[in-house]
Amino acid sequence: MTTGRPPSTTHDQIASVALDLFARRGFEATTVEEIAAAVGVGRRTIFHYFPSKNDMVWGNFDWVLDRLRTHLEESDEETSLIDAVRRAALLSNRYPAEQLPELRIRMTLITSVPALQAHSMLRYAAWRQVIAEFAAERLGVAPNEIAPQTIAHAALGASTAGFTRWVEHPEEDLDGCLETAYRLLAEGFATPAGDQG
Amino acid sequence: MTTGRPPSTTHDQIASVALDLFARRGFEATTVEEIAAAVGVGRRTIFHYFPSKNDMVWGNFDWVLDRLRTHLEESDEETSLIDAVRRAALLSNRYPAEQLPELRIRMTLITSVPALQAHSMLRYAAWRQVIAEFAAERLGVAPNEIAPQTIAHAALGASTAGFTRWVEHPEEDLDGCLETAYRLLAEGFATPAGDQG
DNA sequence: GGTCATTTTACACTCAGTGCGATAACGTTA
DNA sequence: TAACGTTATCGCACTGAGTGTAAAATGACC
Repeated sequence: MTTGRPPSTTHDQIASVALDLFARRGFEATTVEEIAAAVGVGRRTIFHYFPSKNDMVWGNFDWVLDRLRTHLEESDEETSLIDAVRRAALLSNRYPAEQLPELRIRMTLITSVPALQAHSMLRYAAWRQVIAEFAAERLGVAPNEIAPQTIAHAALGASTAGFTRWVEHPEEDLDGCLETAYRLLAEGFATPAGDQG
Repeated sequence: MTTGRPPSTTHDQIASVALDLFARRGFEATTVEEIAAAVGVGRRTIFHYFPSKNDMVWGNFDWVLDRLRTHLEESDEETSLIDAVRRAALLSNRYPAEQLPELRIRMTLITSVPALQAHSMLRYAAWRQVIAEFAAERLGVAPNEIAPQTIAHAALGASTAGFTRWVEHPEEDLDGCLETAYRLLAEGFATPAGDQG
């Protein structure tokens, strides 16, 4: 692939510039035209790299899905379904410390901007699909059956609740927030009134 | 309310006309201008009744929320949290038979059109809030704590999985689909029939 | 008829997203 | 050097959702 006009920007560069503008001026207040200008490229080019403005806030989400899948596959056959899911969810959300600030900015936007909250539904459908496929294999049914689907939805709920907690409480760590949420799930909400991590 | 110009249409009429057009021509292919023309009203008037095209697909969702809240409040103090939530979710989704076809059309749109899938996130936030407030009172913590939030997210996941199942399997009944999903939740995904019913 | 309250509506606008076609920038080949 | 193929960029024109505003319509009441 050495022929043709060389690209004048990259996926990552646009995402980085956009995230910066979103964080400083707000998501809605930032137009695609402004992002294009900041990158030094035409507006039309932006849409060549991203299908929508919403998609710019997700980093490399496919990479997260890959990690999730990998961790699920390496799970012990004797581990219970919920424990396997919990473990994979936690491990796939381990980040080097230097990436956490950017992750926090992204998740803050996603959990607070209505347009992004809504759009997250579409992104998380892929996440649920990974869980559903794993659960389906464990249970010996099709991924679109109600059991795998419910497990996938509930697991996503736990992850979402954990992430939201982390976004709103910068002093706590992400792993702990997710751990707490998944524990509640595993216990069927049979939580003693005193304990609420 | 006897003074001023009388309204030339109603919330319900617009919703009904819109739903019909969506079902026949598709959601994306139907423009707001077409809906306005079908109702016999200006385009601008439509946006006086609905904040967005997406919102037209939901019927009286506030009414569902009220029913959910009512059923939660009337729950026995001795009933476990998850059982109270399950019972309220099931009861608030009982519809007279003649309303089911329209409900199915709505839910089919919501679960299949990407823009509506995304938008549902915003509507369901209110649903989760009702659950979270109930769970919070039961647990003696604030509604935005992780336990009520996780429970709310997971319950929504069960409802969503149940509804999706019902949409894709017209021969099954809604109550049964929801029941199955909530049972999985209550048992912490433990497949064998467990202790807690 | 005149006033008041409320709804409807036209107009003009912003912005996201799309389709299309022209053009720019590169490597290769003659 | 010049022509050519390839790919990216970009401008232009368009659709369609949603908004702000101010005017006009409509009915009730005096």
